Amino acid sequence: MHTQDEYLLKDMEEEELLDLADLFKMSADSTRIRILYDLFEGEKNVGEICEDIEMNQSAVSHQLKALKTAKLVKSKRDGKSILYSLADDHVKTIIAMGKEHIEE
Amino acid sequence: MHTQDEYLLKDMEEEELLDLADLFKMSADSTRIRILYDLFEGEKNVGEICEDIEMNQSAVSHQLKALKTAKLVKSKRDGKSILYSLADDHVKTIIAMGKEHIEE
DNA sequence: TGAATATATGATAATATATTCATATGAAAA
DNA sequence: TTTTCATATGAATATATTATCATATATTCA
Repeated sequence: MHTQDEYLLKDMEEEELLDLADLFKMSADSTRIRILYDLFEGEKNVGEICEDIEMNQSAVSHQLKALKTAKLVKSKRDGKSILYSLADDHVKTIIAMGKEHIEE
Repeated sequence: MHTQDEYLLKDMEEEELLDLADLFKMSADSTRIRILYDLFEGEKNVGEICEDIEMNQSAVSHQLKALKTAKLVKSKRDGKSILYSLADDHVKTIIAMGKEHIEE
């Protein structure tokens, strides 16, 4: 393999590792994991999430933004509210894996 | 290991969520994820890990301790060295899931 | 249009976390 | 033993992250 290819491969792996760390960071905070877990039940607006996890609106909005930037949740407007939901099934799978691990 | 407000929570499910957050915290740091990824190749001593991930010995030892406390890696003595390895297959699966997610 | 409601955001302070440096420990070789 | 090598650890500093407060924005409804 050429030096350049090795460099590119290594570089790509590095970038992937950083992205991975960023992804796991999203599940690494108890507020965010509560939000994700809450959304397992389905689409919810910000107010509902706040009630469910007993956190104030600003904190929740800040974390929802982080989750959305990380593409773990998506949102759509519904009248006055914004509805949030899980972006895909990997989120559930990752959390399920984690649960399996700690349950041993 | 949990923070003060986390300690006040009583519910079993809540407790599980906290443990989950702690687990994911371990994969949420690029140094730690490099170490884990490095150990995908098999058992390695601290010096080898340091070389592989290009980090100094003290930083690596500190993170190895965190990973061991979280039961993501295990260690055993081998002469002068300490050999570290992944504690179980869930670690690989979790990271594989994460990779799948970001590769989409 | 203006008021009411739902959500987002910027700044700040509190807290948590990671890295570095110096040094300690512990096993093995001399 | 004493020395050397490999790893661990405590303290301090640097950095990142989070929750809160005040306020901004956007949508609906009177």
